Amino acid sequence: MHKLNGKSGCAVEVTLSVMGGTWKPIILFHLLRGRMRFSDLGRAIPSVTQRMLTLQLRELEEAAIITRTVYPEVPPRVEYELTPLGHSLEPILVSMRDWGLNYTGAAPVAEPCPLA
Amino acid sequence: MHKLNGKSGCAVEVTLSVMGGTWKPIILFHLLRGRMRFSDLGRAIPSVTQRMLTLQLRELEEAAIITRTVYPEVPPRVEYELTPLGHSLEPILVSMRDWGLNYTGAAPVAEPCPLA
DNA sequence: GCATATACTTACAAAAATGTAAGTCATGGG
DNA sequence: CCCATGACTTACATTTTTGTAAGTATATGC
Repeated sequence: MHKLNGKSGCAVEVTLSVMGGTWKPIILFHLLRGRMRFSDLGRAIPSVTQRMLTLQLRELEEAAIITRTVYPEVPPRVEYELTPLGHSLEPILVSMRDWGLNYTGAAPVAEPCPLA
Repeated sequence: MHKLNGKSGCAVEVTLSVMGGTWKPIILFHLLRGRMRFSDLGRAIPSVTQRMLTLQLRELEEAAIITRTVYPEVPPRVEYELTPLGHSLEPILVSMRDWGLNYTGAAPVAEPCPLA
């Protein structure tokens, strides 16, 4: 045997299944400040590609963490916004930001990112 | 162009670079309760393989999030423990657990995992 | 009537993560 | 002598994730 036992799945794993991965926490963190359109998110997260952004947004939408609103204009406009469930992730996202700020030296001051 | 712009790296990304991924948050969460040996962690996280557990523990050690102590016995015994830096991740891990508990219905009651 | 803008989608390719299974090491016990 | 134990390591295969680049749609302005 190489797995060490049978099954479980603790609460942390549940959370990770919803907001885990490379992009989701970052996307959600930016959305804490309010609705954003696709291109805004892309600009806020320079390292993400269109494809990844689309894929991750779709998954978050399926999980009911965000909503997607299409405005039937030309050129199209699509806005993404946290649902209440999505907003309930705020404590996690904020503590992640705080830890990162501390780790990089700074006191939890203002905006390298949304939210001072 | 397919990336949407140039560069950044916000505080959340920094945190993810240290404790992101499928296994690290779970490992760290279990270690919140105190030192554990390799086989204990394996039992606590049934879905992880020996190989993944070793790899992730090594990375956490390199990041100075945990310490690794080898007791020169036969058969060998190795214990892992959070450093102070590792302990500083507690707020993140605890809020992740809380969210998972809520999401799965329960009120934040007792131990599906370490920490009630 | 042609380019422009936005928010994608699609096909293909490369890279990264993870799994599987076997082997290693040292010693005490039978 | 042989086996068991605990914590690995190694080689290889598979799966999953991510990237690249091109294509789509449609109304508007030039």
